[in-house]
Amino acid sequence: MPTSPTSQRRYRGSAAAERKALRRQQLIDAAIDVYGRNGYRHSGVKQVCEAAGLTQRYFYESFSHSDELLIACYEQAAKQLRGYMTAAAEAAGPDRRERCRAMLQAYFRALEAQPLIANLLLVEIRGISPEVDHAIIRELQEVSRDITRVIARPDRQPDELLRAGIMGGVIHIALHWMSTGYRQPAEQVAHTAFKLGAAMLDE
Amino acid sequence: MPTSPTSQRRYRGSAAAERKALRRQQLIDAAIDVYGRNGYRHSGVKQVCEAAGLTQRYFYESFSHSDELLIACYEQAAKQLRGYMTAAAEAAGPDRRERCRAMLQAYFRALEAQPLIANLLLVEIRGISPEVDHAIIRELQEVSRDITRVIARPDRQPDELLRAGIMGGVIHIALHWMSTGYRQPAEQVAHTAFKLGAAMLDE
DNA sequence: CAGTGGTGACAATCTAGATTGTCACTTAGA
DNA sequence: TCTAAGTGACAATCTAGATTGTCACCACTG
Repeated sequence: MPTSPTSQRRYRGSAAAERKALRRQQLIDAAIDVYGRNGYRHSGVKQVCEAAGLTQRYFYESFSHSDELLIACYEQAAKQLRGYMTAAAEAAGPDRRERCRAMLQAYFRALEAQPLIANLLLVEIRGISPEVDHAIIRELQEVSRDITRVIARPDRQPDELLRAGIMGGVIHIALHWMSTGYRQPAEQVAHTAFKLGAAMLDE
Repeated sequence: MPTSPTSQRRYRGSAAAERKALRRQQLIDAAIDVYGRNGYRHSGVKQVCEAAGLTQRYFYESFSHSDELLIACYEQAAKQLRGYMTAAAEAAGPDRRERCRAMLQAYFRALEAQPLIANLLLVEIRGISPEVDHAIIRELQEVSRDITRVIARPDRQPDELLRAGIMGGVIHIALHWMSTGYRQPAEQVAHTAFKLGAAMLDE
């Protein structure tokens, strides 16, 4: 009864660990789509697996329950979004106000370009479980850190509560914009959001 | 087989309609406590009924499913909170900035005084169902209307997106404050929130 | 005080979905 | 080719709750 835990045997060209990692990624990609489209709480393990072209057993191979997959989706999508934002800020030159504007534009443009991901990141993710909530908090702390690094005055530590408030405000602007069908152009929305951000820049 | 739908017979001093209304209110009051304490999604019909001192059949007498009860709880609690805020604003005299400050102080003081209700209004309510989401939107529109009536410049209609952003910002400040154990005094938190509100006052 | 509406305790049913399990078929490697 | 790991389809089981139903007792009205 060897049951070697890490079989070295290759299958369809790749090793066990690679195949497993690939399936995990397939599940995440499929789930981002399914969750963004139907909503997390109306999507079952089965549905995600079908969309990924895998059977349910492979779900339990990589995740112990749905929340874990949701968190993985959230972190992947959020990380990508953060990447867009910091890249835009870097490209905007040294002026803090310009960097702030650029970050906000990148944010709203990305949400508009990927409405399913926007829905997942800002709507579906809410109120699932303490673990998921904690992932959100972690992520917002990352954003907060990015902002401090990229925008805030180096000499002054911005008020934590105020920063939380501004981020919440920007998020609600996005939510309102999304729920009314992305009427205004992203640039205009970013401009409105910038008025809130100004409360920090002026600090 | 008369089965008179509105039996006129009195029981323990009150008529059928009164008794039913009383039970409904008992359920709402108990549910605000239970949902605020354990979280909505970890509380069943059974638990609420036990807390209310009623059996489950009376749940189905007044509500067709849990969401309905949750919405009733939310609306009752939110209406009360709005009442505190507008009353404080009225009492603060004619100056718009002072009225805004007063509203925010009333808001944070109420949340601090009733943490279970705060949890229900700001945390537990999120991401339950489209119906509940709609109730939240209705409620925030009411708040928005109150703000416009009580604070905004009568000559100028404030930007809807900006208003949404400010409310979201205030809510997130409250969330952050709550999740870190109500450290700062309510007045100080209100002062921080006021910096966001200023973005509207200056419009 | 007889009879019916109102009540409480509790059991029975229904349902959706997660989680496990079975089995036939494929592929890699000796 | 042979055999065991890897895979896919699908059935079986488990579980937590909501939802309905039953029945014995209480309170009012005539």
